[in-house]
Amino acid sequence: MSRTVLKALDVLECLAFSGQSLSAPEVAERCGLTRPTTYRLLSTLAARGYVAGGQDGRFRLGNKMLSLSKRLLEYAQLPQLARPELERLCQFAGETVHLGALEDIEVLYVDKVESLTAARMYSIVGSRSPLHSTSLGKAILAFLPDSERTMLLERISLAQRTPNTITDRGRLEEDLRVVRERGYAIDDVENEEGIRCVGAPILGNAGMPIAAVSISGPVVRMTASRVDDLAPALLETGRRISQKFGYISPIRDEPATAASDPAAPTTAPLGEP
Amino acid sequence: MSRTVLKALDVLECLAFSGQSLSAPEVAERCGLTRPTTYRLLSTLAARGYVAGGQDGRFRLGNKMLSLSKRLLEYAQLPQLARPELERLCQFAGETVHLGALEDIEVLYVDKVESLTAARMYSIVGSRSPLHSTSLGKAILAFLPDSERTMLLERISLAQRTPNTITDRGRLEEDLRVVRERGYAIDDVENEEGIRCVGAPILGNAGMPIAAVSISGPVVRMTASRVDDLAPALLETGRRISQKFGYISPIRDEPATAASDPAAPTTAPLGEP
DNA sequence: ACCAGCCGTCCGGCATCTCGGACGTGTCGG
DNA sequence: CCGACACGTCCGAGATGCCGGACGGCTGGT
Repeated sequence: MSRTVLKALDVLECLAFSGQSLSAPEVAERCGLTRPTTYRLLSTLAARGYVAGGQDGRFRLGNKMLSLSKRLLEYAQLPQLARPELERLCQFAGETVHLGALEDIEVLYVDKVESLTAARMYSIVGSRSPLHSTSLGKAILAFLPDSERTMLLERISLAQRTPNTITDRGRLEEDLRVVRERGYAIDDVENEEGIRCVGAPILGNAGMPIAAVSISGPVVRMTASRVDDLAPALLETGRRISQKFGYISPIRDEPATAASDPAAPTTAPLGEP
Repeated sequence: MSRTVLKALDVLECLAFSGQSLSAPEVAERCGLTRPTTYRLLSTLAARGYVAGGQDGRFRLGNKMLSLSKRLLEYAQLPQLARPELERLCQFAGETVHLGALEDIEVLYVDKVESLTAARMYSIVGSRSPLHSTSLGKAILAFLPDSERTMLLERISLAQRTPNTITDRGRLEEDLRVVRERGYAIDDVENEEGIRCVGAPILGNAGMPIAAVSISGPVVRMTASRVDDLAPALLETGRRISQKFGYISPIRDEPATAASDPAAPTTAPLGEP
């Protein structure tokens, strides 16, 4: 469509695939562009940080590319990084543990670990649930930036799933305020009859919630008091997974410093902090 | 400079920072663009995979962004991922181990591990050496795609560093052919008097060499036969580090499948395969 | 020292893209 | 059922960026 933009993307890809720094004439030759056009596009891309121009007149890909795809990276790594923590939490709690990520206006179930002792629930990995009626959804919603949360709340319907579902916008916002202070969200039989959940957010490098963990169980076992008892371990699990995404954070837009090893084995026991 | 490209970048950043899928009008509103322009830019970016457009008319960042910054990612993660393997190799070989990456037309020393028993060499991390006279450089050169290697060979000078340095383009290309078959490169006192080295490549997701490992030592200990004895462990180290970059490989341009856990502890002893 | 070749930049003619506006369509609400 | 709104698309006027060409400045070779 827009031929100018296509050329700019050509330049970007040319630099990315070469992997090396290229001089402007080299870029021009590889992309089949004239020199003036190449200089204009390179300086435009450089002004935004998409390419980094050395003073020696050579250009390489800029770190802006990385910071833009941070979110994609987190999403791609989420299941692998979260798995062991989910299993530990499940073993500790003896209840089903879910991992959910925000997708559009719903929460997408990304992973699930079921306790051996708990009755098996049907598989819901890959399915979606509303944001306003689940602990996963509320945990994510609560920690979104105000603007994002507002835009999302505008678009969701607050449908009644059970008698306990919060269907009033004001009451939901009040609940989210409590979640922010408390650190975790409670689904008090608001999404499914007979099921009570606790959820805690997983925060990415920029403090943005990229997902959430939850513990779910039948009301007969998941009493209100047990929910609060499980909360500290749940929060600890959320923090642990969040930390695993910390190693991307030092990559800002230019300086690259050392980072903690994300693969370092942490075998400390779960429990009260 | 190029106002059209700047707008396209605005759209890209808007989608990246929102993290969520946005409808075209939302993008238009956030970026302050008119609807027709927004549609054109979005479809242009979508045609190249920079944004992924759902059939529901919503757009999110495409995986092309990730595949473009793969190289940057690898480079950022290289030191952390390679460290433990370098240390094991150093302990096994009892000689100095280097990690080097291609930067422009030279090899950049990224990390170094020195044996306790070996005499300390001056610190060279951060410095550069020629490609044609080092085992690191030749290991990288040998496994580059033909076109890249040719372009690089055009630009380097084949300066004589020692009497053994290969200063003839034809002989160098023949040596690189041997390196490709054998799997590792030998610096037979070609870069520094009295120092002999073996180097093996570290291959990234696409089979492109992103760095190399080497074992260096004084000729009195690093005889030609010892070089060959150390080669299997060196190659194994290169393979191990290469594998750590494998988890990015499943991320092609759309399908995202499960990957092997990069953090899995591998404690098998080094040695002959 | 000279010359040659390349690099980076600047200028006119032309093609292309953008803007503003308007149209047909689908959905939601009354 | 109809009206209203928003979405996605299409069109002319105008502006903007692109191509081809040409100019200083530099490096490297002779």
